[in-house]
Amino acid sequence: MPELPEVETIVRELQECLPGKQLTVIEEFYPGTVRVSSKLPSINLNHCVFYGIIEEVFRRGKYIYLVFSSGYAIVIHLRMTGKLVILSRASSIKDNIVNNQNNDHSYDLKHIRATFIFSDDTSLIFNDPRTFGKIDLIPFCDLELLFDKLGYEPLSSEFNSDYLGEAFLERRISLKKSLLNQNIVAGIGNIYANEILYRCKLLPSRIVSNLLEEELINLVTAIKTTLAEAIDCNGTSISDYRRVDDKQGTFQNFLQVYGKKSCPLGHSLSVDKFDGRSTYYCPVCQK
DNA sequence: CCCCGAACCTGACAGC
DNA sequence: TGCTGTCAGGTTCGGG
Repeated sequence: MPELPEVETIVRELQECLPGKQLTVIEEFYPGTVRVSSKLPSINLNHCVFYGIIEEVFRRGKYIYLVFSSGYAIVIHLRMTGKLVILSRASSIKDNIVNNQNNDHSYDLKHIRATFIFSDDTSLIFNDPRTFGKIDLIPFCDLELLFDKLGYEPLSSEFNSDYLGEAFLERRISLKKSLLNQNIVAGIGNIYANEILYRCKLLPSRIVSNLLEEELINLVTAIKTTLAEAIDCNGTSISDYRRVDDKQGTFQNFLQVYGKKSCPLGHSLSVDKFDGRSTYYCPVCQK
């Protein structure tokens, strides 16, 4: 579900309330959700452990990072349907989950896969119907390894047409596939890939090594403006995505092609499978 | 290097 | 109403 703008929105909200909190317990309700690095043998999810103080919360690509004073980090990936919700009175929440009750809560307890309990009796709930989302506990020194696997941040100055030209050199892959490749650029998913390609008037099937300099520049501009506008809208809420406070983003009101029948100029859109993903494009506007 | 399909899951929705 | 099939915003793996 969530792509860069949605994850960025969530991270900004977490930055408001998480730093300074002391994590005391991590509970896992769906096996395999929380994975502890083999380099952290001292951490046992079955016991109450002092995990330290949250010093920093940030985003890289679609990953959310919580950095702790005790020298390790938690990496969260929401995948398709993951959601994070901050709740007060953590102790009563836990009882409800264990008893599978849904007393006064508007959210669905049955999809809670893990909870982080803090010393002030608040908690961060990880809710994920499809169970694809993952939470990793790693030593802080391993963060760099994860960063190295990701391409540049699309909104950074390093991400420009020179970089893309280099990355696309002699690559015989389609433009659509390249935008979804997190090693090339980090954070773009299927919805924004469709929107970006419509905005820069390029067909998803274009082979990246054949792009002209001008097309690369237009592509980079479309990537940056689309993502920035979506962040300003707090993301796109199509079905599952909600912000930490359960409010919705509003960028779905500005989508031009994803899920549409025709483009803003009235041409019928084509829907093809690219890389196994629904791809909406305008055969008239996009070249 | 590149492509494709499968796998991980549940829920929503269309059609009969 | 209820069954069945299809689809869903992500990532990783193996095989060709």
